[in-house]
Amino acid sequence: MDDMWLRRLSEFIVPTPDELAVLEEAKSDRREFKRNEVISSEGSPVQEVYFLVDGWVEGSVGGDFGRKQLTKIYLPGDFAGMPNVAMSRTAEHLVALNQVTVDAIPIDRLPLLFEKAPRFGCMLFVTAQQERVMLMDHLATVGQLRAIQRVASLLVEVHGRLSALRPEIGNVIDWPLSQERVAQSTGLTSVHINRSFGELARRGLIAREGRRMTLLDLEQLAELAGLPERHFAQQPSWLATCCLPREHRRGRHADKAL
Amino acid sequence: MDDMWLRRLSEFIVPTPDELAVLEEAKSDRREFKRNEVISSEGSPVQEVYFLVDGWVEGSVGGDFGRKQLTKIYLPGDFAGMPNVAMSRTAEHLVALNQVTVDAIPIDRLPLLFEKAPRFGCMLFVTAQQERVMLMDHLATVGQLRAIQRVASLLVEVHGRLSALRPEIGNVIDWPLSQERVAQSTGLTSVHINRSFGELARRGLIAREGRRMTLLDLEQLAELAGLPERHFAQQPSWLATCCLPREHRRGRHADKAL
DNA sequence: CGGAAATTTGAAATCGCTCAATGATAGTGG
DNA sequence: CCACTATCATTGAGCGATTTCAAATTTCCG
Repeated sequence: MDDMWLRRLSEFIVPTPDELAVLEEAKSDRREFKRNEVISSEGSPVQEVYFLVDGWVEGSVGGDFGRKQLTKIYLPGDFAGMPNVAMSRTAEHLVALNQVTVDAIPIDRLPLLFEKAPRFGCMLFVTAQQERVMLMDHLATVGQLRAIQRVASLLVEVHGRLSALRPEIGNVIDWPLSQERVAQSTGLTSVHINRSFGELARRGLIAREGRRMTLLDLEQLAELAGLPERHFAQQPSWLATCCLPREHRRGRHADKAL
Repeated sequence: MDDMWLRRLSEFIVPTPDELAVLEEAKSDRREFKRNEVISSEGSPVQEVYFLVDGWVEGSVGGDFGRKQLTKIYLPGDFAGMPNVAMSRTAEHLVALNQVTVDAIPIDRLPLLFEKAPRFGCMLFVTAQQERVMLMDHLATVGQLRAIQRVASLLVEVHGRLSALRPEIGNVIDWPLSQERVAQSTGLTSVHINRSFGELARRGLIAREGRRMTLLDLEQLAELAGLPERHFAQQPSWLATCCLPREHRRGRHADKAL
């Protein structure tokens, strides 16, 4: 299963071979990172974005001055560093959480992507809005919930995205986040995260053996978190025919897929 | 000053008359709302997005189940409800904070916009990424800062965006948010917001007379908030030539403006 | 095997919450 | 224009969830 990322990429539209070729064309090179290596540093000039092929990446802000806030856990198929396209200096700090493979995309090749595969560009727009919704939910979690609910919320969210990529994992996650990082994501202290994990285990909702995390009662965890359960638009009709390149219009439609 | 919104719309590219015409074409109708009126309701089917012409609008999630989190304060020139394009059911709840004028844009006309004004569509993509950065900063504020810092942060952020629209306001804001709403934005209680406002006033950083809020020491407020001070890309060169419609390519370039 | 990083646990401090009551303000209809 | 009423702002007292500080233990990695 090496094309895990394709599932995520196909969430809103199934890319045509042409569109995938354009994406390939936009990429400059493939890079590997080890756990804790910095992929892109907050404050540096904005030069590229990254397509995550394999591994987990954390996005964060505020590491420079004061405390660090984890804003996103990127999984295979996600584009990391995209928020930086609106900035003159990098806002989102990217660090590998385990062994990571990314394809770098120079930022000045993005127009190419929009020009040669407009429907794909359109899809990137919708994906950006989806990321906003996820960020809004993350904000609601940190702003409105108790500690234990925030932790449950994070577990359920990551597990949901992960099992969309690899349904066969079941309830087990190879969890690469230190408790310190979970704290930075939830707006709590690592000490309190430790106690919260303990409480969840005591309640029989999770089990931990080293790096291995098992969600014993997914339903109860979700209920505890009190998440809204989002339904993202699947292959929306208005997007399927959006931004088709003119040369494609004359021939067969590019959105025949699915 | 009725075209306040144009300043915001011109942040990344100055739209050409053609592009503005396409935007007008996408709009269906203009609507007025009074304070506290609901513009778009969480959970309803996604049908339109809104271009905010005048007034303030709050975006929120979680009003349905449990506690409400304010995710964004929209000001003139902002597109509200955009995150919903990724959803099958509305995620972002929109409420007028004062007398509001919006132009509704049916969601199925968005492709039109991307097709007929690709550069403008490109700009919408960048704007979405900018919103992500602002959301990330909001999250960092709620997750990492003390109560008084969160309040200061909100004041500074809104003032900054407001004075980009109307520099002549100086340090005075006609503040339409109840303390309850400030609480929902900062992840605190209205009681504690009240005490925080009191503390800020006692320190001589703000003054309040009814709805009128004066930021007496903007610099100290910003320092208290400890904000990163974001520099958004101004008229980035890669965007200026992005996604020009093919018919424009043959003639004069559409990005001559600025 | 050694050293650094991460986890775990306890005790005390505190920031912000809850509950509750009073005062001010603004919108509404007579 | 004023009385009426609901919403909003303000203040106090006590409580509690989470933090802070500190130390012991375990795990991970070279």
